[in-house]
Amino acid sequence: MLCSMASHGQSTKLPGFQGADGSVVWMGKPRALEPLASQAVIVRADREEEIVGQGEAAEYCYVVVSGCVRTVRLMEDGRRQVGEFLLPGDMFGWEALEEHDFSAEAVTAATLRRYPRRGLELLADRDHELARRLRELSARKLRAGRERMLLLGRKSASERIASFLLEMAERTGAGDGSPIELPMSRTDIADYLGLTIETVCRGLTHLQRQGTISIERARIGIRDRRALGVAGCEALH
Amino acid sequence: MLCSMASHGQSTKLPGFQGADGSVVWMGKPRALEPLASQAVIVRADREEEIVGQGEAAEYCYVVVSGCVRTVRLMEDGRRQVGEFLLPGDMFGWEALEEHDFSAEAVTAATLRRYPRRGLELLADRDHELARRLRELSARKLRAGRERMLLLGRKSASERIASFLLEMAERTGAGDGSPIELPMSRTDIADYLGLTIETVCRGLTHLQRQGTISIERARIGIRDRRALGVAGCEALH
DNA sequence: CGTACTCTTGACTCTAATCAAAGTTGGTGG
DNA sequence: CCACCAACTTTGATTAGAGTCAAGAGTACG
Repeated sequence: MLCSMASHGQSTKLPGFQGADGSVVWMGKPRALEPLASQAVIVRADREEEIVGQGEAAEYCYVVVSGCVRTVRLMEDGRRQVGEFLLPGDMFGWEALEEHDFSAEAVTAATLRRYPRRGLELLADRDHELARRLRELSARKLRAGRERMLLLGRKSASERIASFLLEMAERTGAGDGSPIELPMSRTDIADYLGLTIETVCRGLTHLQRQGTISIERARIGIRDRRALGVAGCEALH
Repeated sequence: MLCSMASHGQSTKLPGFQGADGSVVWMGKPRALEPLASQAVIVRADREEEIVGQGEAAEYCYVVVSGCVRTVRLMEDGRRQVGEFLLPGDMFGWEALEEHDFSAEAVTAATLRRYPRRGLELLADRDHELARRLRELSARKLRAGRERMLLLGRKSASERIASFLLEMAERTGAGDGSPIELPMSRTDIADYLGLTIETVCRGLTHLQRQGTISIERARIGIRDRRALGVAGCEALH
């Protein structure tokens, strides 16, 4: 099971990333829960361990501190759809109703900060700033969701794969220089993109043969950012 | 363009449906905006008219009063993904960030109540109850989004079509007796399900030949609710 | 009554899934 | 340290499901 240990509020170091300029980027998200720090509990999960189960009463919400977490919806016959990959700084579970309608599983060994949802609700009633942040967060998730519907509904296999690499490059802050270190397996990628593992492999290989990326197991280097953008139908901006 | 007329707050009749027992069902949604009634403007849109454009500054949010509205995301090459169909009582646009990341178009001639988003934000700061309702609304949309990702990523064409019919039956309150009156074209359904119009037609025809549904243009009768549930991979509950 | 739609059906194609097998990699224990 | 095993990844051959192209059938409307 999940190994959790009370944090007495003193480990207030928030998760962050090295930005392109070397500064720490907080991503704006976990900040929102700072006022709840005293109610936080640190939770650790081993690789492949379930953190919350589909259909479970939604008592808690989480912030990923380290590692990678996936949200998963399962069908009776075993078909699986990965909803999102959560990286340090990402929150989940606060947007549940009575119960979680997905399960969350550790992709790699992960550390999370767990907050009581009830406390969050109560605090949001008093703290407009927090309430606003939650609304903004919802808006971002909804936007991401619409983007993903376009991907799942209308993009070809190779477009999905290119889009995925661009998304991960963006989120992990990998530039043309440093490669992306993918924490998840090909199976996870396939279930995220609505494809099979073989199609994901072939797509990656194809991009490699084109010279667009380099592959070294879980380490993907972007050699031609522009070509990848075109392959992923990136909107020009 | 959009034809709008100021409502002076006296037309406070809210949109509703006839429930199965004949009572009016408010769906809980437009209620949330009651305190903003004085800032509301009634907007009418003809069939196929754009209500908000993709990329447009998000000044307003809307409640559908009558008719049907679709949200659409478009790719440069014309591929289209319908995000959702909005029926009377449904809200949209409040969950935008700076700008709307989708366009909203009238499927049929429609009437909407338009509210300034700014006013909504300000009111939500003061009114916890409203803020809570907005959070709940977000949670519902996110949940629906995850369900749709499963549909788009993992369900077969016929499963998608069956799921769609069940969804519309549920939302319009059509039982085994009364048929569903679909307001949208086959093209819209295809773009909602990530399929082509031909595949949607064939899928419907197939269900008809099985005796599961009856088709009469836009009027679909459900003859075997159970079979439709199985075809749509309905989770047992 | 004819025109312009939308919807339906048919024939064929092609993308991605399936089935199968051969690399890789990493871990364990001799 | 090396051999073996299990899991994951990659590649290949074949199949099936949905897309594309094309044409016909209904309907609505002027």
